[in-house]
Amino acid sequence: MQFSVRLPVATHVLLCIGRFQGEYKTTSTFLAGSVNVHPVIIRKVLGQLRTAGLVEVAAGVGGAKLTRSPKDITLLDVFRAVEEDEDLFHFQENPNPDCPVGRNIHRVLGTRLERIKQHMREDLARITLEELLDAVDEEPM
Amino acid sequence: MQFSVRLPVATHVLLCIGRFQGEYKTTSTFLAGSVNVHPVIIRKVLGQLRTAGLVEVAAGVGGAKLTRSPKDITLLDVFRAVEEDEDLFHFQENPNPDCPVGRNIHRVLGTRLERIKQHMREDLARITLEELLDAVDEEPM
DNA sequence: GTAGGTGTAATAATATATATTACAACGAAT
DNA sequence: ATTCGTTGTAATATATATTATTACACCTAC
Repeated sequence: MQFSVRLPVATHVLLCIGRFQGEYKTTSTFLAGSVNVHPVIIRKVLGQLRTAGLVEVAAGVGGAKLTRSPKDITLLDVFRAVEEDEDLFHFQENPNPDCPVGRNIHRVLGTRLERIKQHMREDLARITLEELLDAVDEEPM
Repeated sequence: MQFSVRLPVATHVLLCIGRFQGEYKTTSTFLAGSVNVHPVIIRKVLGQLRTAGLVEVAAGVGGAKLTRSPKDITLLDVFRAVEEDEDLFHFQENPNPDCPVGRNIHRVLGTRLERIKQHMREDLARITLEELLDAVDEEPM
C-alpha cells in the first residue's frame, strides 16, 4: 500500500520548472518528456499546483512558472496540492458498539495514527524545493 | 490516498484477543463480530499475524492467542505483518535520463521520502499493544 | 486565421481492496 | 467413527482508485 505517484510527479514538475525557467518554455509536453507520462497528466497536476497557488500557467501561449522562490515551497505544499487531506489509515466504518474494543478503537487508534501523519507533514514541511534543486545539480559520479 | 484498512483491522483483532483471551474463545466469527467484517477477512489477517509470529491459532478447535506479552508487541510489528515493505511513495518508472532532473529525481527524492517512512516506522514502534489495551479500558464518559 | 498551447471531460485499461461463497482438512466430544 | 464447529485457502465478484489516452473547445501571439 502506498501513496500515488502524484507527489513525486508534481515535485518533478516543479523541479523542472525551477530548473529550466527562462531557459526553456516549460509546456506540458516539455515536462511530460522529462517525467515520461502523458501531457494530460502533467496538465492535471499543473492544474492542482495552480489551484494551490504554487505556479502560474500562461493560457494560450503556454508554459508554467513558479509563483515564489524555491526556498519558500516545501514538499508539504506540494503534498497538500495533490493529495486529499484524509486520514493516513482507513478505518473500518462500523465496529461493534457493544464490544469495549469496538466502541473505542477509533478513538484509541485514530488519535495515535493522526499523530504519525502529523509527523509526516512536519517532515515534508522541512524539505524545500531549493534543497532539491541543489541536490539535483550535485550529480553523482 | 491512504493505507488500507488492514493495520487498523489487525490491531483491532489483536486488541480483542488480548482483551478477551481466557474469557471467550476468540474465533474468526467472534472477532468478525467486533470488527464488523467478514470472518474470512479475519482469517486472512490472522494468517498474516501468525506468519509474523504474533499469534497462534488453534487448528480445528479454533481460537487465537497472543504469543507474547502485549507490551512486547508494537504497531510496527503489526504493520510489518500486514503491509508490504515497499516505498511509501510510488515513483514514475522511467524518467528521461537525458534530463538532469529526470536522471536524478529518484536519488534525490527517494532518499528523502525513505527517511520519512523510517520516521513513520519509529513512531509505530513506540506504540505498544499494552498501551492500546489500557487506553481501550479508559472509556470516555 | 493559424499554430501551438491549455483545461477539462469522457473513456478505457489496470491495479488494488474488500466481500462472499465454497470446500477440504482439522481437532474435540460423544 | 461420526458429527460439529472451526481454520486455511482458492475462486470469484464488486467497488474504487489510478493512470493513459483521445477529443475538443478555448486562448494568445504572430
